[in-house]
Order: sequence, then structure tokens, then C-alpha cells
Amino acid sequence: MQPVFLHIDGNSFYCSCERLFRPQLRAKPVVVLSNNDGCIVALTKEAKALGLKRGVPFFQVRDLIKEQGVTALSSNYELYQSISGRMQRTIAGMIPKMESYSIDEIFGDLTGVADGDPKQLTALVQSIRSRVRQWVGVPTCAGIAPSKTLAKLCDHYAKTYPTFEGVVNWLELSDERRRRAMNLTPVGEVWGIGAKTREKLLAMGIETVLDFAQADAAFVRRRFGVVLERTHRELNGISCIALEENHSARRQIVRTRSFGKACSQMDALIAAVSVHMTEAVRMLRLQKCAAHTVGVLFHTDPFDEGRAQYGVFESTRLDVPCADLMTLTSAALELVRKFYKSGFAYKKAGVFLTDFVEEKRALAPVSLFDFERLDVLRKRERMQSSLDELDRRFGKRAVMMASAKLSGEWIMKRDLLSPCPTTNWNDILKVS
DNA sequence: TCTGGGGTCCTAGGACCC
DNA sequence: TCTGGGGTCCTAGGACCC
Repeated sequence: MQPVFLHIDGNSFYCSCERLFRPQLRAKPVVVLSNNDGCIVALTKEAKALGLKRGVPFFQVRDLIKEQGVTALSSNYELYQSISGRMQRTIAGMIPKMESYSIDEIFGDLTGVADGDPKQLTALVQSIRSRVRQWVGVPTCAGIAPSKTLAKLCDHYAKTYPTFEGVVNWLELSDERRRRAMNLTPVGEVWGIGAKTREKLLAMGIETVLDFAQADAAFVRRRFGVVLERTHRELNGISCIALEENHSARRQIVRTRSFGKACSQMDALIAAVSVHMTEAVRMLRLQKCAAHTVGVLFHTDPFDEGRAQYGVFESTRLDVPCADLMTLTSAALELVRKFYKSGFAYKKAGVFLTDFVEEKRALAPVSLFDFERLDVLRKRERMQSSLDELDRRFGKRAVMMASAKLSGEWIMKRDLLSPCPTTNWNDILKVS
């Protein structure tokens, strides 16, 4: 039986989530910014129409945004994660097999559904879209095709050409329309073809998806390897990439953040690494794993080209896999102490965990209590009364952030603060 | 002078995705 | 002044073993 894949994703997902709670933003240009409000990570079609693009640093377009009355929002990942969960549960209830591919995307397996009748498949997917719209409130587009790569391409067509009304079904297109669509689409739009490969293909005169799909398979294999050969086959309707229903179990966990302001003290790195490790271990325990390797990274500001750069990406293999916050944090802090060099202004710090094994023992969730035992909080006695006050007013998360903040130059606008009733640093610092 | 061959494991780096 | 933060997979080459 010929496989049939579905791809659905949310339109301007982060912006759509924000619009749910701010209906006045409907049909208006909106952008959502990355962590330190550094650059644009999501934007609505109204914002795209003004020439704004994903990935552009905010400061470069600040004037344009002001002039055009674009709403710029700090990101709120906890909100997006929660909406994403609702969207995916809604879809999961309507199709036999599903893979959660990213925060706003799913792949589904529709093989054998509706006896493979293309018209019925399109109708089914339209009903999924309207249910998501109605139950969750997020607009989506979808593609249906015999391979994942084609399904994603069809979704792209659905987004690009509104006449399709949100769903493009490869199985319903004539050969002629398929060729026309592929010929209109730049090769870089294909899932699996990034900037580097695109440049190489352009240099060979391969400009459109059609050019690439018609290229010689052996040639693609020889010049670009097995990965791109798979993409090539997928574009020709041969499914090579299977649905992964258990996509969510991670093989590594990384937590990093840029500092709002570069810092040079080792204390600040220690504070940052401790906070990141607390989050990383929380994730690790959620997926019931222990990590055999623990690592840290920190580096100077790569955009500050005038200054000497220093970067660290180091890891330790533990004697035994471990899911204990204290042990993992100690190992990470040891790396920080070993590789820290004074005289540099550090802009980014983080931790990573990898080489996972399943952890069968029951694990208590990471609590603030664990965190307080860390040497970061040596100053704890001094700070205790203000921390108690913080705890009463804003909860433990705020205590954690304030502790880190007070033990180093840790400046962030709003990251990690969503569970608190305030996202305003000044409120928190006033109390502490 | 002439200096095997094949397998496995690990790592670093590069490419890709959102 | 201000430039995100996650992830995945593949490959080549070196170390090591017999």
C-alpha cells in the first residue's frame, strides 16, 4: 500500500498564541522576540509584508517597527508549549499515528485511511484544521503526500497560495500542476536543503525544486551523500523517512542563555551554570533518564570582533550515569573552575547532558531545596529574610532567579519568569 | 629496501531542522 | 548600546585490537 503522510503546522505559531490572549492584535503586524529581546523569532504575515524577516536583530529594525506600529513581544515559551500540547492532543485524537516534530508541527501517517481516497483525505484534514481552530484557536495549514518531504512541501504551498484554502494534497494534483508548483519553488525551500547545500546547488545551475527532483540520483549521492539522496528520493514520491512516534525522548539536553550584559567574574558563570543545571536535570528526570556525560560551555561575545575571544566547550564522563542534581552540578562547576580564565567578558553560558540511560528508580522532582544546598548560596544566611519575602510574594522560581542574580552579574529581561505573577525584574529586585 | 587488512569505537566537525 | 536557544544525524579520521 502506498504510504500517505500528513504535515500540519501553526501559522506564525508564537504570534498566533499571543493573539489568543490579545484579540486586538488580529490582522495587525506582530513579531515575537528571542530571549533577551535579541532578534525576531516569529512574525505574522502582516509583519512580513513590511519587509521584516525572521532572525533579524531587533535593534536593526527598531525604527521600522516603531514607525509602522508593529507590536513587538518578548517570548513566552511556557505559553507556547502549553498551546502546542493542546494542539497536538486535538490532532492526535483524529488520526491513527502521529509524530510530534516540533513545537508547532506534527507529521501524521494516513496510510490506508479512507481507503486512500484523495478527496476524503483532504476533507478529513480540513476537519482537523477547523477543529484545531475551534478548540485551540490557532490557524494552521497542512500538506498531504506520499513522503514526509513532499508533505512538508505541500504545506508550504498551502501557506504560499491562499487559493488552496489551507490544504494541499499531492495526490489530488495533476502531473502538470505538480511540475508547475515545483518549478515555481526555489530549491532552498525543501526540507533538508539548507544554506550551504543551496549555494552548491545554485552553482551547478540547480535552482528550483523541479531542477533538483529531476537531477540524477547517483550524482546527488556522490556529491552530497546519503542524506540528500534520501531527500531526492522523497521528492520523487519514494518515502525514505519513517514516522517517529516517539520523537520526544531526547538524546541530549542543552540549556544555555546569553547574558544581557557580558560578565567577567567566575561567580557569575557559576551562578548561571547552576541555574541551567537545575533546569537540565528537571528535564532529564521528566524523561526518566540518567546522564553519563555532563558538560559546560561559555564564551565571549562573538560579535565583538575587536576583542580577543575565548570559548569553552568541555565535558566529563562520570563513573556511572547520574540523575542527581548535586553530583551533576559539582561536576559542571569543576569544569567551570578548571577552564575559567579571567580577563574575558563572557556573553553566554550553558550546560549539556548526554549519553543517557534509562533510570528505573523513582526520582523525586528537582526542588528548590536541592538548589539551596549548592555553594552558590553561601550568602544565603544574609539573604534569607529577603528571600523569604520573595518566596511569599512570587514563589520559589523567583527566589532561584534572584539568588543567581545576586551572586553574579546575571541580567535577563524575563526568561524563566512566566510562572511568577510578575515578569518585571524591578519588582523582584525591589523586594530582594 | 621492503612495513597487512579489517573491524570497532570514539570524537570533532559540519550540515541540517525549528 | 542592542545579534536566540534548542535539537538531530552523518562522515572522516584516529586509536586500538587481532
